Amino acid sequence: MSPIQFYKCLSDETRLRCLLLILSQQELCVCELMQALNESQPKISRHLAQLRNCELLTDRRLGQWVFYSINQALPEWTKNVLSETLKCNSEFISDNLKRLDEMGDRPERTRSCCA
Amino acid sequence: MSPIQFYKCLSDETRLRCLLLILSQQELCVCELMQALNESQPKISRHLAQLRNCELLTDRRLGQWVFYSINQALPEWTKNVLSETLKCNSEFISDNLKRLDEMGDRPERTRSCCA
DNA sequence: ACCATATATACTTTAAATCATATATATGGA
DNA sequence: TCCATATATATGATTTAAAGTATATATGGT
Repeated sequence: MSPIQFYKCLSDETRLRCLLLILSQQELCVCELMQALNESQPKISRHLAQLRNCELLTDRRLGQWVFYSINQALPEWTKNVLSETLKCNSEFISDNLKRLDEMGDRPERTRSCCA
Repeated sequence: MSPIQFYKCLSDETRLRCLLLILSQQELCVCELMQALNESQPKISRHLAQLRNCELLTDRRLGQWVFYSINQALPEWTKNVLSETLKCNSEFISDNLKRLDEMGDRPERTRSCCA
């Protein structure tokens, strides 16, 4: 993971909000992020695909839904940067979290095999 | 300092190299960064101006030279991100440091009033 | 006052990223 | 099998960022 590739991923508003929301909530699916950010499905999906390709995120399919979470195999320093960013910028995503909480009909998480 | 503005600054290769080199060397002038990165004067100067406008860097003029350093007034989390990045990516700037060391005629630092 | 060096900025062109729209794929249920 | 929901991807248009070249400003020395 080159630092340039990593920071390019963080330099787009949609991607940074998705990353911090996922970090704060463990995992989120596309429709939850659409609601939290109030953005279109293809836009969210495209950015998530990019984060997955760069290996910042991993995904697991659960029925119709695809849940994204932070790739635990990331280098420590990148995980540190992400958590430091979240810790010190909670107001940056507070509106997004509010919209997420207001969302009705959130998809149920089925316990995965190892959790 | 919004996290987006901060990470946009780090997402360009020229700017990230400049920032990490300056962090590792305390302060550097334009001509030293030109040599270290092997890039043109306007290119370096333009990117430094951007980093100064975003308040990541401060500058002091010393005779003909302008020395840039990390703005100590930055929020702690941004300084933490920068030092974590430097600590864990020394190989990213090793070639640049080598070129800097090979540079003859580096401008002399005059002790500033408070140092 | 003149010239050399160092740095900054303006202008134009080029390249890269992002977006909206349309469409394709996958899953689950009737 | 057919339809609804969730997600992914392709395409073309637009916006944004970066680069090169030329020029301007500032300092120091003769």
